[in-house]
Amino acid sequence: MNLPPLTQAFVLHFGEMGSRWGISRTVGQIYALLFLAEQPLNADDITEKLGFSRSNVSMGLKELSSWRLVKLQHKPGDRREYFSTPEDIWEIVRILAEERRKREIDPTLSMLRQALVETPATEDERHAQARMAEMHGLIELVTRWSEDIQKLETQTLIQLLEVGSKVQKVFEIKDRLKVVAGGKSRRRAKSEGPADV
Amino acid sequence: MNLPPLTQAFVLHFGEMGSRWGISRTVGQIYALLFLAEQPLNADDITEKLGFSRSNVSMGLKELSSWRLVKLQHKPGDRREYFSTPEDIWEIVRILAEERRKREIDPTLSMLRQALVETPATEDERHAQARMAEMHGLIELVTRWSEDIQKLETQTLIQLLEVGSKVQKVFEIKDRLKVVAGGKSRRRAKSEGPADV
DNA sequence: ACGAACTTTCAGGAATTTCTGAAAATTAGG
DNA sequence: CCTAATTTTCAGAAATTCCTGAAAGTTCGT
Repeated sequence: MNLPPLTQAFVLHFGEMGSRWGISRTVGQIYALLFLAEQPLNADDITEKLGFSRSNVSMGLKELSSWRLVKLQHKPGDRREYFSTPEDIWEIVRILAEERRKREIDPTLSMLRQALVETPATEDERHAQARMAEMHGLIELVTRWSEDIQKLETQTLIQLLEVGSKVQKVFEIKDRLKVVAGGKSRRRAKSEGPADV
Repeated sequence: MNLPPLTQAFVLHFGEMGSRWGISRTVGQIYALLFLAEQPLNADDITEKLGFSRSNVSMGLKELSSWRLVKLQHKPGDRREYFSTPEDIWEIVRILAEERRKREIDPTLSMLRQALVETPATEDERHAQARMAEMHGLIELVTRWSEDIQKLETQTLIQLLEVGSKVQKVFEIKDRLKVVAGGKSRRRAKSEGPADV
């Protein structure tokens, strides 16, 4: 490996992190390197800097492309392919969220939906189905929220994250106003117990 | 494997999903089984239902305990240990988020902080460091938001997720009011370009 | 349509992770 | 303390995943 120290620490760290996720150490390192690079890199640059085989780099880039995590571009007068990551780091988060939804959430939801239309044969299966219904509701809720949030511009999203749960206050005030005004006040759910999601 | 069909589909699915994440197929299956079970199960129950070795179940339960994903309890007059998952599925999400933060986010943040106090030797390293600063900012923002949100009661959290990005409207209205009133209107950041996170 | 430059594929070896059975350790009750 | 029930550990077998070199494939300029 042939990298300046700061870069090297980062690359190694994301290699390890990668292998905790579904991706291999190599793929993690390639991505980390591209993320830090000011200029797009070609496969030979990567091979040279990270010190594994050319074919491994090729496979890694292919996997990263399938995740839409790298952009491919060409330089005039150079036949080689150059790779880079999106400039806007929030864009990266968006892409990751979308791809994970496609690969993990959607299949899970469809498995759950399938299970929910079956008729449970025993008391055990009845309970299992109820549990799956809870999980289905949770996933749907979170997924909808996240799709919704993804549409926001980066700046708006940041604003929203910054206020965090303080938004809660707004609801409290809103509800109080409605009550005072004597309008159809929406009952605030307060009960504990299992969520009826 | 010795399970009713609905349960089996779910267990197999989470086995596969588990192996896409950092956990092994077996651990995923054990957790899925416990999640669906109405009553706490002991290690022999699990061995019998899933059909792998007793020692593997023991290791799996140990790993799940280290993630705080299973609760251990005892039945009177029975020496064996019984395992279950939290009733409230949102509690599970909270625990998962906390543990992942501890294992993945915190080490990453400390690596990044370390890198950010170094003095870059070259232009490349300067750029790499700037990229790391961006990532650091993003992670901090998201982590703070998520810690903040985790403190809410389950019901309030669900409410918040349900409104999703519609909250944005509240800000727009608030800002407009301030402008109309001629008060110190907080400038709404609108610029594109790299986020100064 | 040929050859050079570059990229991809893929069989199989290397490395890592997962799983098992046997043995050791722990614990509760007598 | 001893014993039997139960859980844990761990060395190595089995399975899986990762990586490489060699060969095949693609593409562009001439």
